[in-house]
Amino acid sequence: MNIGDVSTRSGLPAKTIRYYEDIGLIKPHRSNNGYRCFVEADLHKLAFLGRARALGFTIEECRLLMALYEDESRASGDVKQLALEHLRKIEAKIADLQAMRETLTELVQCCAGDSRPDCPILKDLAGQTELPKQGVKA
Amino acid sequence: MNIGDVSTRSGLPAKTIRYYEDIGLIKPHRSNNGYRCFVEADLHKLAFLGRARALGFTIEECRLLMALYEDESRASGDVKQLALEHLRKIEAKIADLQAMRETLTELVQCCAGDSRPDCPILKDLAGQTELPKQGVKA
DNA sequence: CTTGACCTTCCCTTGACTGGAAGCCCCATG
DNA sequence: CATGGGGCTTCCAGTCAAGGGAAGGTCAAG
Repeated sequence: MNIGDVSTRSGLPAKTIRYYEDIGLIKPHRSNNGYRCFVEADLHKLAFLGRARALGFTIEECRLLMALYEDESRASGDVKQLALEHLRKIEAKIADLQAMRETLTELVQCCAGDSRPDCPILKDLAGQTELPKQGVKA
Repeated sequence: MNIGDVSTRSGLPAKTIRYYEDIGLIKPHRSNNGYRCFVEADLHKLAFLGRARALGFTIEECRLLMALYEDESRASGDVKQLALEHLRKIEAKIADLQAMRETLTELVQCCAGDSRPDCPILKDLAGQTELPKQGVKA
């Protein structure tokens, strides 16, 4: 299989597949003409990576997950711990974003949004807040 | 005011303040010794930027917001539109993360997390899913 | 005079790719 | 046999919003 086929079948861009080789996540063979030559196992790994990335795992976490996957004597507890840590990070991000959403929603509701210059959103950003609740979140 | 004071008072790292000057968001004067010399207006702008960034606006959005802030004849509708677009993006991100959270939570719940190698999380990532609901999200 | 804190510029690194240029390789058509 | 097009290769640069650190100038205190 050439990279184009693998790209189609895995859903990953060819660029991304080359990048994954660069950073040592996969090691496809080469044909005589220098083309990368993928076997089913490579495709399988790429699919694994694609799914892990879609779940938000970082590349380094993916590397660990792959190592665990290939280690027949792994402890499922190690995998679970990795997944739990990742879950915590995701939940923290969600909380951050929800806080932003709340503040923004309030501000948007307070703004007339017409052709007049008076704007509570800008006032808030400038620190001349008219809303009692709003605080800066570093 | 030197950069250290401004950093303390604005809560932004000195590096960030220099960066903001680099990209033209602020234009502090210089003292004879070459040190940046900030006035209250600069501090004010930096606080504005800090708050806008804390709400997740990109640097370019901040640039627009600052321009609107400084434009006495702005229409609050323009500000509101910017904020609304940003709000949409935040909501989209939250939705993505929530989908990840759901999938991960399920997977974590299915995993015994002990010393045995059998692991539904890895199975799912490998595409040998045991959960009927799980699908790959590009 | 020296020490230490503060400031300057400059360049490199981050994460996870993406874009583009320059140049092979291979197959099919004229 | 030339040529055209698509696919493949490598390498370099850019993204976003800074952060790290080196090399060196400045200033106030002791």
